[in-house]
Formats: sequence, structure tokens, C-alpha cells
Amino acid sequence: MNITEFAKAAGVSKSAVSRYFNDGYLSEEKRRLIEAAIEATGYAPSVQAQNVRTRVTKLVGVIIPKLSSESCAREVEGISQVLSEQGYQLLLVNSANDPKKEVEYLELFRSNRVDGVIFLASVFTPLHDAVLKKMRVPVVIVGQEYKGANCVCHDDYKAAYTAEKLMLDKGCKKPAFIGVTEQDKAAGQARKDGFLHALSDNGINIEKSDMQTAEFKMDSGYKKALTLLRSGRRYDHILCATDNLAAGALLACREQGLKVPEDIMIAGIGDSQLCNVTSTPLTSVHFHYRTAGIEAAQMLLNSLKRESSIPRTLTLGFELEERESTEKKCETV
Amino acid sequence: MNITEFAKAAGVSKSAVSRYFNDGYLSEEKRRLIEAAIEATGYAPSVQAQNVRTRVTKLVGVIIPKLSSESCAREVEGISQVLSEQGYQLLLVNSANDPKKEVEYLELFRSNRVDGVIFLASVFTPLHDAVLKKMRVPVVIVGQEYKGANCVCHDDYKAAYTAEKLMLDKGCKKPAFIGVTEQDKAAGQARKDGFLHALSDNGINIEKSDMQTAEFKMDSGYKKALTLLRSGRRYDHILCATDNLAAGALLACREQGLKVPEDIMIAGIGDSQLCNVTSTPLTSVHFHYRTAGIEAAQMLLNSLKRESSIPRTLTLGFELEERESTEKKCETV
DNA sequence: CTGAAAGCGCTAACAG
DNA sequence: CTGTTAGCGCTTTCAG
Repeated sequence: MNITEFAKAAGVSKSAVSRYFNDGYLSEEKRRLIEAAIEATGYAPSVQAQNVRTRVTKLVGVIIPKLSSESCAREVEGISQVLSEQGYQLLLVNSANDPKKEVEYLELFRSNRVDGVIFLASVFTPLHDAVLKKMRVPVVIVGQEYKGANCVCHDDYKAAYTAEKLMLDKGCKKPAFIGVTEQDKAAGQARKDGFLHALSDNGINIEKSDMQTAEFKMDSGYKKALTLLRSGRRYDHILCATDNLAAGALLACREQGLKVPEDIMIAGIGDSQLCNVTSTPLTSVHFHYRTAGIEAAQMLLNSLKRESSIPRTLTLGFELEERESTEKKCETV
Repeated sequence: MNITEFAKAAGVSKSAVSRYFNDGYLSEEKRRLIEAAIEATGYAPSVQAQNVRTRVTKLVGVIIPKLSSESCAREVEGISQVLSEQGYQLLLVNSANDPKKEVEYLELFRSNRVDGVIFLASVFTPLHDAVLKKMRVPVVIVGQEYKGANCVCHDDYKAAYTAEKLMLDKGCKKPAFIGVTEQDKAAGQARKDGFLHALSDNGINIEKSDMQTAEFKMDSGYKKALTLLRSGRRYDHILCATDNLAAGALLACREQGLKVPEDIMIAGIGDSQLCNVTSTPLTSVHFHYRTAGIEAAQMLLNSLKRESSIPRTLTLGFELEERESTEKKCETV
């Protein structure tokens, strides 16, 4: 059923129907007529046709690298919450961590179909730069800093710094680190930098071999920890760039007969659900993922209202969650 | 830029451009002309306008109760994978477990905007029945059985039966159960039924107070387990309807000084990542969530092709993952 | 193989 | 407050 048929059924004109669904410059009588007809027929206007006319789709494209990751899921929840309140819907695409797909989707969204884009980013390539420059709809980037675009990100550097400092303050002296690829400026580079600066601020040296680069999964954390532990160097703490990695490291330590935290402390970053259920609960840094999603959505909404505005970067704070895995060593009585 | 402007720029007619992007009844020469112009201008046809004409949106609505749940996230990943291969995109809405919102979104999708709907369901109300009956686009329901609709679900009954039987076979005699609301036919009722039938098949009796109903979170599992343990009745195993609950129960047991599995065995259902990192790794039933998403998407694709077809229900199998939490008690030497 | 022309369902001036 | 009218950008007959 289309608007013309419906108008006839309701006994009013097309325009009246249109007005009913839009501004509403309408007499009470017609309004009632239309309401009754809707009840009877179940008519609803075609969004696509509205789109063609008005040029707004009420759709926001969301590009995510991996849905089954706690942090992404929470960010998307935040995004979804504020956007749906404003009558927007999410067009969700999964890039599966494939940079080519990310670019492809950005391309798809570039001039079409959506009013704006929220991009949960991890790694940027020159291709990204090219397509981001050409976007005709506003874009908000979440999780990474990106010059010239609206960004919402976490304070990865300080988070790592703080977690490492905690362990040093508790008397640790022999640091090890399990990180992720530095192509990821946030989770890779910034967290490593934070770790290193905490060390240098405390006059502690470290060798290259004390730092491992893992993939984003527990299993990889386990293997890298094993490499560290078997190296012969005796570490008294390990900072891991993610909780999954920390959980893996914890497993490795126990297998090697090391007690956590007595023999070796471990901390992660992200404060995922994992941290509370591991054999030894894991100290971690809590990031506000849901809030990041909320802020990103609001930022996008703002760009959608006022036309051009100056790009802003919002950096969210964090909380250090101390748990058993970094509990103070036996106090000197 | 619209098709008319673009056609002019390319030096061809509107129809030629349209044909280029559709069937392609076109001479090589024009084809090249158009390709060059695309390269130069970056033109892409407006999907909305195409939609109005063709009546297909290449959009599938996906209704989920909670994104930050491992099972949902995996199902959506499966859905996304096959649908995006076929050129469909996901319109994702989060019902936040609110039945009213679910109905609202179904309503929204009923006759509009999307070509089909995939509904990750938990609880059905009469309102659901009403709106589902009125849907004009194909719907696939995931995670629940629903008469008269296409469904993909897990074998909740047998899963619970199998997990319980495992513990009975290992010599357990005093069962306890922590479940979820029976309004949820799958995770609530079917799992409880499976548990109860395993008991009766083995001639074991149980009292009402041995069974608790929790909410879907770890914390709730913890509390309910505490209630059980403090009741004075001495249980030798607990079956939990979800892994989160099992993780909570595990915590409670340890706090009460019970060793798992020596003093008490615990098993969950869902085989989430949790199970591998808990202090005692948790036995659980592995469901094929990702596969469920894939199957649901394919089912929808089928309905989209051939018009009316008979509703089908696909029940996926499972695997019992035995871990330390149900390891055999000290063998009688 | 091709262009002209007639809509798809809707909104937004415009003149009452 | 209301109906008429002219498109939005595209696809698809139809007659070449």
C-alpha cells in the first residue's frame, strides 16, 4: 500500500498523510481519520522513498573489526543506545580485521546510503588515509587517534604507565612485557611506550628480549610468556597489553610452577570479565568502552547538526583495578 | 552527482549508465566510457533511489537482546559473514532484552526498509505472536523454537541431559541446579527439563529447594550457589544453565572451602571463553553459535529466493567439553 | 544494442 | 489549514 492508496482509504489527501507523518500542520479531524486508517490498514510510509526526497537516511554505518570482542561489543552497545534514541539505526559491517575490507566499507559509505560513519579502528594504512579524505559524510573514529578527524579514544599510554608503575611501586625490579603489533598505535605502540617510560622514570633497564609481541589471543599470550620464562632470565612481573594475553601468561606461569603474585606479578589492560574469574584474579586497567561508544555517537550527532565543525579528539580516562595478581609481596615484618 | 549529470559527463545516456550498473546490455565502447567517468568522478548510484524502484533493499534486520554476550556476538558474526558475501547488509538493533522493544523493532521491519529479519529471541509474549503473524518479510528465529516460523536452535534439552549424566556417571548422587527463568523456553525450560530427566532416568530424587533460578550473570550464580551451600543439604555437584552462572558457583564453592571437583563438581552450558581460565577449568557444553548464525542467514536467503516455503526448524548438535571441574574423584585403588 | 519516457512512493513549495 | 503539482534519482518498458 502506498501513500496515494492510503490517502484514498482514509478519505484525505496525500499531503495530509505526508503532514501527519512529518511536521503535522493538520486539523484534529483529519488526524483522527488518518489514525483510524493506520489502525485498519497497518500502513507505514516507505523509508526508501522518504530518503530519496529528503536526502537523509537516518542510518549510521558502523565498521567494526570483530564483534565477538568484549570491547567492541560494548562500544557498539553505547553507540546503539544513543543513536536509536535519536531515531537512527545502525548499518553494521564486520571488517574481520581486514584493512582491505575496512577501506571497501568506507568507500561504500562514502557518499551513499548512510548519514554518517563510526569507525572502530585498529590499524591505518595509506589506503585508509585516501578514502577518509574523500568521505562526504561525517566520520567518528573510535579507539585510535587520527589527525584531522573526530576521535574518541582511551588513554592507552597512561594506562600502561600506571599499571607498570603499580608493580614497580610494589617492589618489582625485573620487568617483562607482552604486547601487540605496533601497527596498532593505541594497543600496540602507546601501551608499550607507557610501559617503557614507567621503567625509565624509575631507572630500570630492559633488554629487547624481555619484550614479546603477541597476537590478540590468550593462546598467544601463553606462548610468549613461556618463551620469556624459559629464557633463563628471572622476571618478577609481566605487563600484558591486553587481558587475554595476561590470562595466557597466568596459565604459563602456573604451569612453570610460579606462584602469582608471590613469585611473579601479572597485570593486563582492558578489565574484561576474564579478570575476575581467573585462578588468580587479574589486575587490569578499566577502560570505559560503553562510554566511548556513547560519546562517539554524540559527536557524530553533533557533526550531523551543525555542518562543518573543527575536528576534536576526546580522550577518556581509566581506572586501575587492583586485584590479587599484583598483591603486595610478603611484608617485611 | 546524480545519474543524469553523470551520464552527461560520461557522454552516454542515462539508460546506458543504469544498464552498466545492472544487467549490462551494453557495447564495450560505452562500458569503457562509463568506467573512465566513474574513475574521474567517483560516482555511485543512490541505493535509496534504486530501492524505491526495485523494491529490494538488500538489507536484513537483525534483532539482538544483548551484543556484549559471547553467544549473540558469535551468532551475529556468522550472520554477517554469509549475508555480506551475498551483498546484503545488516541493520542491527539492540532490544536490550526488553520485549516491548523487540516487538517495536519487528513492527518497524514488518513491511518496510528490510528484505528480511533475523531475530535472536529469548522470551515470547502474545505481542510477539501478533506481530510475527503480520510480518510481510521472511523471518528466521535463532535460539528458540517457534511454531510456524523458520528457526535455528540449539539442543538445550539434550545438552543439559548430557552434562548432568556425565556427573552422575562419575558417581555423583546429590544434585543441585542453578537455572534461569522458564519464560526462556530454551535456556530456562529445556535445560531444566534435560537436567530433571537425567535424574529420573538414573533413579535420583530431587527437592524443589535443590533448584535455584538465577539471572543471566555471574554474580547471580554466585549468590544462588551460596544459598544452596548454606542450606545444610550436602550437594556433590551443581549443574548450571549457563557458564556465567557456573563461574559464579565456582567462586562460591571455593569461598565456602569446598574443593572442585573433589568435594563438588560443577558444569555449565555454552562453552564460553570463561571456562578455560577459571581457577578450575569448567566443564561445559559447546554450542555452535557461529554456525547457527550462518545457517540462519542461509535459511533467510532461501526464503528470499523462492517465495513461500514450508517453515523449517533446524536443531544444531553440541559437544560436551570435559574439563577439570568434573574430573573423576579419587579412584579407589 | 539504444534513448525517450513513464513511473516507484514520497515531500515540499505554492497558491489558495 | 489544505490540495495540487513538480520533482528526488533511479529502472524499465517500448519503439526503434
